Amino acid sequence: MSENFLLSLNDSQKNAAQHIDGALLILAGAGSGKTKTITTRLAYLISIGIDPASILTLTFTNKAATEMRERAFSLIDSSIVHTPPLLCTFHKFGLLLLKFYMSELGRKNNFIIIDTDDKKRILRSIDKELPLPLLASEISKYKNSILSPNEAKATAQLKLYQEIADVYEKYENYLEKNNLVDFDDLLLLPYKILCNNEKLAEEISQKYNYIMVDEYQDTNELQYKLLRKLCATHNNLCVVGDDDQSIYGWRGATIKNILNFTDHFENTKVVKLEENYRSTNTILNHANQLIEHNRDRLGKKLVSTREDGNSVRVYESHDENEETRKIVDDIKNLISNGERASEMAILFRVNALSRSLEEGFNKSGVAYKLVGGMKFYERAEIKDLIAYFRILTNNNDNFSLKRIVNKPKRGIGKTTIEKLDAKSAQTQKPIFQLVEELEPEELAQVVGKKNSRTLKVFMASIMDLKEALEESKMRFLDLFEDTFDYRSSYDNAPDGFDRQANIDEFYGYIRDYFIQNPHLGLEDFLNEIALESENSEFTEEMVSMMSIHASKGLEYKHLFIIGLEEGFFPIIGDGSDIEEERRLGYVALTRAMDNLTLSFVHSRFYKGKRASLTKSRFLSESGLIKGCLTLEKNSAYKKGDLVKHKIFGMGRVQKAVKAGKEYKLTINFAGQIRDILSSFVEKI
DNA sequence: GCGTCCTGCATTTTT
DNA sequence: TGCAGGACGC
Repeated sequence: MSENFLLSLNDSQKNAAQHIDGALLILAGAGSGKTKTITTRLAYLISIGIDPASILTLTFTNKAATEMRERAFSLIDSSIVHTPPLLCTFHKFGLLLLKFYMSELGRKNNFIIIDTDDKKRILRSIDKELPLPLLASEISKYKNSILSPNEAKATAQLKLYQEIADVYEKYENYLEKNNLVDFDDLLLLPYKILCNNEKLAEEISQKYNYIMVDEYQDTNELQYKLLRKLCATHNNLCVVGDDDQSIYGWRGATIKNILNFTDHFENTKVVKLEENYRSTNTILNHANQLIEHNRDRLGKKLVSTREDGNSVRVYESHDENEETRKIVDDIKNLISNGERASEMAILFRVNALSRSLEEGFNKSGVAYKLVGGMKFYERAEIKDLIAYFRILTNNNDNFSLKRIVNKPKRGIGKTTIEKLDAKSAQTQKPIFQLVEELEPEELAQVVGKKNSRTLKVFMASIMDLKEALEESKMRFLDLFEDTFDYRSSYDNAPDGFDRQANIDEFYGYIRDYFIQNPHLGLEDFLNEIALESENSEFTEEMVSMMSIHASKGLEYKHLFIIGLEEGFFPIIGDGSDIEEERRLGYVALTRAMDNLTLSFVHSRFYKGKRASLTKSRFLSESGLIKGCLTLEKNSAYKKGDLVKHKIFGMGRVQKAVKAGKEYKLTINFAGQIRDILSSFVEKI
């Protein structure tokens, strides 16, 4: 095996890729060859004789895992590698551990993974009053902070949080009783197992002697603690991330993990990748200027390896229609000049802004695709089919049974289900078992004669299908389609065409799965797709539109960012964090390779109202337009503020003491400390 | 049990 | 403005 793969790396990349033992923090700026570096490191470790089975690489998304796997495996000499190294998402890794060690928690390993939608349904069934989004996110927070329901109750001060903690307890009981796990459990339960069984924790830690984590700035408390457990017997943790691109704080990611990495792990080596191969120098300069306004950062300056290129354009429009017109015209021009639509994208902070864009694109006939939105496996029709399959693999899955017992409509409504539920609770038996064991007359006493018969027929169909499944998976699928006629229940539905297309695709997909994996069963299929999102192809010649969050990791030759208005971007108020908004801005700007256009409007139609708007502070902060000083002139100063002085240039306030109407400031101008009165500087 | 009307609500999203 | 979920009537 050759080690030529190291030759295409720059010095810092090489330095990181050839690091073997001990903690390593790779601070990789946008477009600095992050993936290249860690996939090369993976190949390098294997090339020097480290057992591939002892290397674990964790990512956040399936997409990242797939991409890395492809790139890493292309570097590895497959003839000498018998076991490929494990490279998967955090959640997948958790799932693997649970499949092996669930019994440590006294639970069976035939659990079912529920998604966010299932979770919300369960929560709603437990509590009808509390707002769902709050419930769901608070419970998630508890789990990610490793707080048990009792601990949550103990810490809850307000009545509201007492109530939430109560729901949390009931929710956990429900999950355990039905042997369900939510996404948080895929991390939390393995962590608990490793805490309870120190010997096992050591064993697993020794097994994975080299661990790499991608997008470390997005890890949360629980992931950090899990990593600590995995590193119980060694210090060989290599993490890659960019503190300036941490944009998931709102869902529990804590930037502290990356900021404090060197304190968390002893003798950490730090490698910075600061050469950007993506954007023109001009684009990068504006991005750098913007992110300079943040205080909570490790400090890193991306340097472009490219020429200046075109200047960044700023579009000012009266309203969203004018904005759309300008962008559509630009894109038409680009296309007629031979540029590829797939190399263009429009980004926005708020999904709602896509509406006027879509209208404009539809009118003009320019092909576009909206990235994000409803995932394939989240569609009701697909989830229904999955629920059917789940019952086939596990009759006692009450949760799935209730979902489809009346799909297609069989006359089993809410009240009947409630009666069954009550009986199930009373007898401590799953609903399916009740239907199976009770004599028709007995069952009729619970749900009435007609329903009793319907349920018996339903149960018999399931049993028949189970039998068919044991004989042949393909015959089973045919029989399944015939038995329930689920597809044709959408025959006359308004959105039936799309839904049936999805159903066909799903049937095709599962058939293909069984052809590709003849030795695997339905249960394997279900586990496989539980953590899978869409694998959409990016090859079509279309302009992409997406949220800035969705654009992370992507790059476009021609990029437009719309909605640069205060309130839209940055979002201000309640839960928003201006530094995270700014990081989002930084992520957005650094998606652009050659041409970048930012756009703001004076008025926008939103939530049923037309609002007048002022342009985003990010435009001035990134040096694209002159800042409006009047607003900030008399405002308060504090440590960390960035200021500009006519002679000394930019500086950062180290100390601010109020002196009458103004402030006495101690300012650091590129190393020179000076005391200046605040009326002599401008706040940036 | 099922279809229809109406009210309330509206960053960002992966697993 | 647009949509999802709840209330209500048949």
